[in-house]
This record gives sequence, structure tokens and C-alpha cells, in this order.
Amino acid sequence: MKSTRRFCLTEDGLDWLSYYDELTLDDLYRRYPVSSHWQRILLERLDAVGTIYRVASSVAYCASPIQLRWYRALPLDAGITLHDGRTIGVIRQGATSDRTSFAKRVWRQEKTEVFVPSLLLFIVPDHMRFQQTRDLLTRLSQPAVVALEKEAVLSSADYKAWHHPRLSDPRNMDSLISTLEGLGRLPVEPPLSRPSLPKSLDANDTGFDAPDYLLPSVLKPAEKRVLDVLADWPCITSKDLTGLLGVSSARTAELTGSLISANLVTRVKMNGRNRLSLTDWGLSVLARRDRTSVGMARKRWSLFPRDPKAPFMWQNISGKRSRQLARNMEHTEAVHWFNAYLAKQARSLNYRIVQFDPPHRATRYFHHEGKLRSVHPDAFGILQKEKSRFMFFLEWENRAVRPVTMAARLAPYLRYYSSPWRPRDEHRGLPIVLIVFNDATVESRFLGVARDLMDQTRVDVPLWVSNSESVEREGPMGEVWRSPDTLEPTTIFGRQVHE
DNA sequence: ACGCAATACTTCTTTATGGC
DNA sequence: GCCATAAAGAAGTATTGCGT
Repeated sequence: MKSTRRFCLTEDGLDWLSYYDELTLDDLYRRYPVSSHWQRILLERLDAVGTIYRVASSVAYCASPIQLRWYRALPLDAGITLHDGRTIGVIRQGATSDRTSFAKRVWRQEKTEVFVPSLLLFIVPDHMRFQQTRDLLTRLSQPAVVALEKEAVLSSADYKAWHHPRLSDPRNMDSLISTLEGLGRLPVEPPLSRPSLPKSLDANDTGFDAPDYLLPSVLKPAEKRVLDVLADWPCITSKDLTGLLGVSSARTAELTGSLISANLVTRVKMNGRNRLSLTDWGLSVLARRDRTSVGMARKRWSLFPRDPKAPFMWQNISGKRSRQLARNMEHTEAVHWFNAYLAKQARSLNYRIVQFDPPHRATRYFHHEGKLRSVHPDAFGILQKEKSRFMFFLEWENRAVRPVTMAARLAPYLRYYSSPWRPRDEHRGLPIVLIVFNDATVESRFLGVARDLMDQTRVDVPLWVSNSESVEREGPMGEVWRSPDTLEPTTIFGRQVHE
């Protein structure tokens, strides 16, 4: 990640343009996205805009000249018209967008039957959503391909970043464009009813006191990374944040310090420790970037008190999901601690952290015997070392003490792993299930229960169990894991290897 | 106008230090 | 132990100047 210098027309530039093209100001509004409103929207979405410019430039490399058009409120983010009239639509899924709202956006695009471009490009933030979107596209009637954002921005025209839902090999932009058929059509948004000249941007506006819509250009890449991590793991301690980021604690303090002074991040005290979370303001900055609902983000994650006069405690947190996290603070904290520890240890052993998903993204839905079922792990993660990949669900268990509760905990996983293709298909590989107990004796008892259940149901769950004491001593990558088959603690790494 | 190398400048990071 | 800040170095990018 790096920050990039970007260019904008000044008022004089626009003036000159209208003079040069012999256009009236009205014509100008109709042809170019020039108004203070448009300008604001593009600046708020600057990170998405940057990605799409890169993709557009790789298109231009194969088929220049091109025309690029941004959309304000349509499902498409942008539309590209090639010199011969063929059309490409671009949709980017942001890191904070959830599955349902994105599926809805895709569905809305499919409904606009008149405006079907020759090709749709989908850009997604991580591997899980890559799989989900790919599945979604097999049901889509329009020709479409999908790429990871990281790979899409590599943008050289011969990098094979684009995956067709039905073809296994990725393709590069060049071959995509050469096989495009039909002109297709891009939608047109109604012009703004009250256009106005964009404001000139003040080149000195580089501090946090700059206007809101300039924040995406003021924030440094490292600061944005902190915002993204905090969006995933609210109420995290500065120490665990340091572990997840993989930087020194001094660096974390510096980054969070500046974000706090910008009022994007707040420090709250819960369970006797200082914790960091996004403010309502920080939530809305990310929501605007990703074109998701600001109101929804606040309803879920806001820390704003329901009753401003009452003291700060979990009952008084207005965001529903934040409230749940705060209510089970000890559990939440344990999961943060495990992930931070794992991240740290993985890095020291030269593993790359591909992704760590918080509970709301670790959830998997599936059909089992005609019913919609789900597993709700506390985290999902992918680590990688060279070509070998390692995937896991994490369950932190401090309550399941009785055999009945233990069986109830395991039941969803027995269902999930009962059809052999399901997890494989969803992850392109088989994730394992890690369960950590607070108490070593409970751990041993659980292994017995699990063995019996797996024998009864004849379902083989790739289960590895440990206890918090051992993990604390040796670390998550140490020899601390036991399965119903191997009672001697072992390390799980190097075991779950996949292409 | 283009390509290349040198230089200037950013950004990120770590270590050290001191206050609470 | 936690947090803030300073200093200083590493890595990378942008800009300039030069030759063709």
C-alpha cells in the first residue's frame, strides 16, 4: 500500500476546457462529472476511485482510447466505453460491505435489463468474498468476471487477475477484451438538477482539520489500515491491535493518537482496560468509501450512548453488535488475544496472514437436509507459507462444561462437515476447527464427547482442541493441539496443507 | 519527445526516553 | 505496563536534469 498523488482540474482548468471545446457551462455539466456534489462523492470514495482508475488504465492499455464515466447512485461504480462502442461496467465491493446488501446490489444491476454492458468487472476485497461473488456470478445472466482488489490494481494488462465463474484459469485484461462480444449498453444517470462549479481544492489542506470529504486523501495508508482493522475488531486493546498490525507498539500509539485527534477513533475503558473503537465519524468515513449505508453501520457498531447521561457500560451502547461484543467482553478479549498472538507468531515463522475475519464474516450458511443452517465461529483465518495454505475456524469456549452443551456446540460443525464437498467448495480447501477451552479438564472431557459424536454420526470434523493455559505458554502455533485421534499435543501447522 | 540516472522528498518503522 | 514523543534510519516514490 502506498499513497499516491492525484490530479484534479481547478476552476480555471474547467473554464479553459469549456472555452476549448466551445461548450457552455450547461454542456460541461452534461458531459463531465463536474459539480461540487460529484466532486464530494468522488473524494469520499477516493480509495475505490483509485482502484477503478487503475483497472480502467489497464483497459485503456488494451483498447485505447476509452471513455470513463462514474455513477452516483446506481449499482455500477463506473462504466467504460471502448473506442469501438463495446462497454464494461465496474462494481467494487468494499471491505465493510456485508454479503446481503452486496447481493442486493448485484441483483439490482441484473434487473436493469436494458443496460447490460458487454462485460461486468467485479472487484472484491478478500478471498472469502471472492468465492461468494464467484458463486453469485454463476447465477448471473450477464457476462462477468471477478478479481481480488489487490490483484486488480496490479493493472498491467497481462496480469491474470480476472476469474470467470465457470472457467478455472484466470485471464488477463487483454484476452478478456479480445473475446468481448456485443456492444452492450451502459446506464445513464439523470444530470444533477442544480449543478454547481466544483470547489477548488486547497493544496494546503493536508491536516485533520481539512473538510470531511478530503479525509480519504489526508489519511495515510497506515492509518487507513488501522481503521479497517478497528472496523473488524471493535473494542480491541492497543496491545492486540499492535499484534494484528504487525508493527511496534510505539507505531501503534502514534497511529491511534493521530486518528483519535482526528475524531475517527475513540478510547473507551471497559473491564478495566483501555480499548479502541471507531467513532460514529470513523464508521461513516468507511461506509462512504464502500458505498454502504452509514445509518446501518451506526445501528450496528456505534458506541454512542443510548442515554447520554447514564454511565458508560455495555447496556448503554447503542450499536447492536457492539453491545453484544461489550456484553461478553471477556470472550471478545480472548478472541482478540488469540488472533493477535497467532498473527505475531505466524509472522515470526514466515507465514503470511492472508486474512482474519471477525465473527460477522466468519459465519457460514449452508443447506443441510432441506434446512438452512449455519455455523457461527468466533473467527476465521487464512495463513500462507509459500504454496501451502492453512485455514481455520476458531471457537473460544468458556461455557460449555456439561456434555449436553458440548454436544450442542459441536452439532453445527457436524452438519457443516457432513457433506464432504461443502466446505471444500466454499474455501477451495478444507478449513480446520480450533476450539480453545479455559480449563484443561474440560478440554479432555470434550475430546471424549467429540469422539463419541463423530463415531455416532460418522462425520469427520477436522477438530483440534486446546486450552488457554497451553496456548498462552507455547502460542497458537506451538505443540498445544489435540484431536480426538491424537491425544498427544501436537502442532497443527504443516498438517493442513493445500495447493 | 523519450529514456535514464541522480537527487529530493515521503512515508514507515524502530529504538530510546520520560511521564503517569 | 501504558502512552506519547523525539530522533534517526530504511525503503520507496516523485521530480529534475541531462543526453539523445
